[in-house]
Amino acid sequence: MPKQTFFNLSEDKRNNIKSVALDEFSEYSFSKSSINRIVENTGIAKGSFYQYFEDKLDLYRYILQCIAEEKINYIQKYTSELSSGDFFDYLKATYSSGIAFAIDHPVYAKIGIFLLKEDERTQQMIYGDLMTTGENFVKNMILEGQEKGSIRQDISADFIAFIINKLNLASTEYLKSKTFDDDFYKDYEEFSNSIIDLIKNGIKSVL
Amino acid sequence: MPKQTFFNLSEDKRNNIKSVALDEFSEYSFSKSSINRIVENTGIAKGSFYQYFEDKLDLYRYILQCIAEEKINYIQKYTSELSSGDFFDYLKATYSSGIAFAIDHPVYAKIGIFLLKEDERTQQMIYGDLMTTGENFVKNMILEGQEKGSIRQDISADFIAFIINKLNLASTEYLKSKTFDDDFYKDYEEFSNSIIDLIKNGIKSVL
DNA sequence: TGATATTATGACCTTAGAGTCACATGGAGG
DNA sequence: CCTCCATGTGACTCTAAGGTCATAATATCA
Repeated sequence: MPKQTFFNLSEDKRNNIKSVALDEFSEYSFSKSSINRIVENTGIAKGSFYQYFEDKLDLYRYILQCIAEEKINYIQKYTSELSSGDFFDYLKATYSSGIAFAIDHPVYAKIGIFLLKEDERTQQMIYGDLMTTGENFVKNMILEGQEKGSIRQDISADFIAFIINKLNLASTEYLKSKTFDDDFYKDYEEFSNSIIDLIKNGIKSVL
Repeated sequence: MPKQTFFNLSEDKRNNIKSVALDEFSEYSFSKSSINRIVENTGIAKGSFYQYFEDKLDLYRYILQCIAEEKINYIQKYTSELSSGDFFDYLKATYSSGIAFAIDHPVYAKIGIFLLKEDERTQQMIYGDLMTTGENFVKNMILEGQEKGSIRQDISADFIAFIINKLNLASTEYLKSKTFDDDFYKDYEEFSNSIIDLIKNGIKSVL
């Protein structure tokens, strides 16, 4: 957590630091990002930086936390409207809102991609235990779906959860390099339909 | 390319260097890998290293090339037996032989994962243009399949090729963390069947 | 205004990386 | 035995990183 000093700062200053940090972490992976650059771009002295944050990781975790809060709010707006309880409906809502979020916040998306591409050691360092809550959540939904019979049981839930998360990353990465008017997909709705369709018809029970 | 000096070396010395380099690059990404460590582990002097290679990238590219050659030979053994010309048969052969290769050569697999996780800048630096030959190859096969009607045409070939490559990476990464006797999959054949099945039933034409 | 607590500063430290270079070593041919 | 050239060497440079610290500036309040 940032030090109290950081929160005592004026909103302008805090926002400036956050904005510069976002730019830095969206351009460079955690290890390649540089406090020197951040300090230079904010215009604050290096010593000041260390009055605000314990170290580079402290700042990075704080930035991730800010993004996560925004994203959770964003996705909940979509998923809270659902009532069917169907796994695929829920997955699709999560997916398309996740993509919408990434499109709305390309800088956040880039940071997410960097994070998911980090090697194990670095990921472990960044979020000690509390990670994979997302993955576990998906896994539990899959297990439930398998019990109910809406998802085939001859593939391990573990593996499906893993694949779904990877596809999510892949989608974000793919979209990053595309503009929507130059390609097949007219909007992200259509795009997320495609991918959910791919998952669904690949893993649903054959009735 | 390594300098002539390197190829003048005794086979023992060359193999030693290659072996140490393989270990280094399978443990660290390109940027985190260290010539100092490599030099220390080989027992050669740092000056000698630069008699053999232009720089770190030169060594890295050489190692990748060695791996690629082995892998191509390996996969061709499987795919050359095929005669059906069916996209999915071919894909499955590529897939399962790719997985078999990764299991046979875990060190190579780790290097491959690191490589595919590099950011764009680094990837661009590593293999200037000649990259994505794999991806393009898959894409052309998909386009062909779409013309013939064996693959649905309402998803862009670009995207499918991208997804297939990502799934390939995901599989390798997933397998890395699993031992085969503690989990659902008894052998990699079954595993690659699952994933091809997932792709196939997701993208094949509904006849 | 003067005393005290908070914040700001940048020169400086340590560490580690890639890459260099003047010099040492050793074997092959005259 | 001596010369010559390929090979071997490690101390060295340069650069850039993260992080520290004594000191200066500023704000707070009596």
